[in-house]
Amino acid sequence: MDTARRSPVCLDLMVGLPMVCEPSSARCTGMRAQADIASSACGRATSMTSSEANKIMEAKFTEVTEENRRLTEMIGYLYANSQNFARQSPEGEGEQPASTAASPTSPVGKKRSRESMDTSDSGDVNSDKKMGTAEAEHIDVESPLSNGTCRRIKVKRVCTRIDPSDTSVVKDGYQWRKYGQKVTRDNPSPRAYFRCAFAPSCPVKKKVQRSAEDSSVVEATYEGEHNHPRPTRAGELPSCATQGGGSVPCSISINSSGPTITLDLTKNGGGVQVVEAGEAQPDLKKVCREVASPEFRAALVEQMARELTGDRKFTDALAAAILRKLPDY
DNA sequence: CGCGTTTGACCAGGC
DNA sequence: AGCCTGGTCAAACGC
Repeated sequence: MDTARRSPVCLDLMVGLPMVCEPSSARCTGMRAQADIASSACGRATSMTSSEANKIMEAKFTEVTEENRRLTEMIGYLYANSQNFARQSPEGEGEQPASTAASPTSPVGKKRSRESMDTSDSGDVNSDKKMGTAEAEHIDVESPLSNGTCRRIKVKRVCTRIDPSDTSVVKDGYQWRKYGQKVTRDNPSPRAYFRCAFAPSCPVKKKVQRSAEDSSVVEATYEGEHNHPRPTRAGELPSCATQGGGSVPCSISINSSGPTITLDLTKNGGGVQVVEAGEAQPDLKKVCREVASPEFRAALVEQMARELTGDRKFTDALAAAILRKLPDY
């Protein structure tokens, strides 16, 4: 499996984090199994014959092998999920829980409900801003259907400050085709209407209009969800995976439990991946910079070593592993 | 010639 | 019923 191959596994040290170990967690059971091996090896070595010990060790080994197999699958699955999320999550913008309030500037559902308004497909409205700073709000708008039910349409409103001389539309990584322009009553600037041009069946629409108060601010409203992956662009890199000229194997993804910082040290010859989950949403760019610094990595390695050497279970498991490698006297 | 943009006309909902 | 407005269509146009 590709995801498993690309996932340099991995020793989850949970550095400095009170992560909860579920009893069913393969990650934890794997470590516990190793500890069991250690205790078995150390505790029984003096009271049983070497053949009995070998049988027990073989049974344990089989058990741990199975655990490791499940662990590998789980990590591959988690890795794939994190990659998907990182690809879909725009940079500098966290997923916000969508409210159910209707957008004051997006009267979706007011007009006729056409076939093209069917936006209940999978996907999302994630579209990043490639210039300036953007404020985004996610809104779920209920669009009434002819049969009396309501369809929930994701509406994302983004405000971006641009160079006034820049007449280009908001760049967000998707391909758009303009299909209309209208001067609205409350804004002298014309409103442009765009459809997603990447996939003919993609229902996403986008409205772009300069702010009435500040012409340097462009307000883009996205309606619907893309039913296709984001088009890749040359030079575009997911998250900060290669920040620092590609020498720093760092990636950051965000999930429901908060940001996850993955530092892959395998490229420097190590074999350790640290997964850290925080509760608060940090400044990702700042975190990337910090993670990329040699000081951070040195401190991280030092802390990992401290954690490892201070973990009795780990040292026991290590001792058991060494015992297994020793010739049977 | 093909594709994307422009722009006036048209449609539908709200008042 | 008629007007206003936002949204969409499609022919014309430009590159």
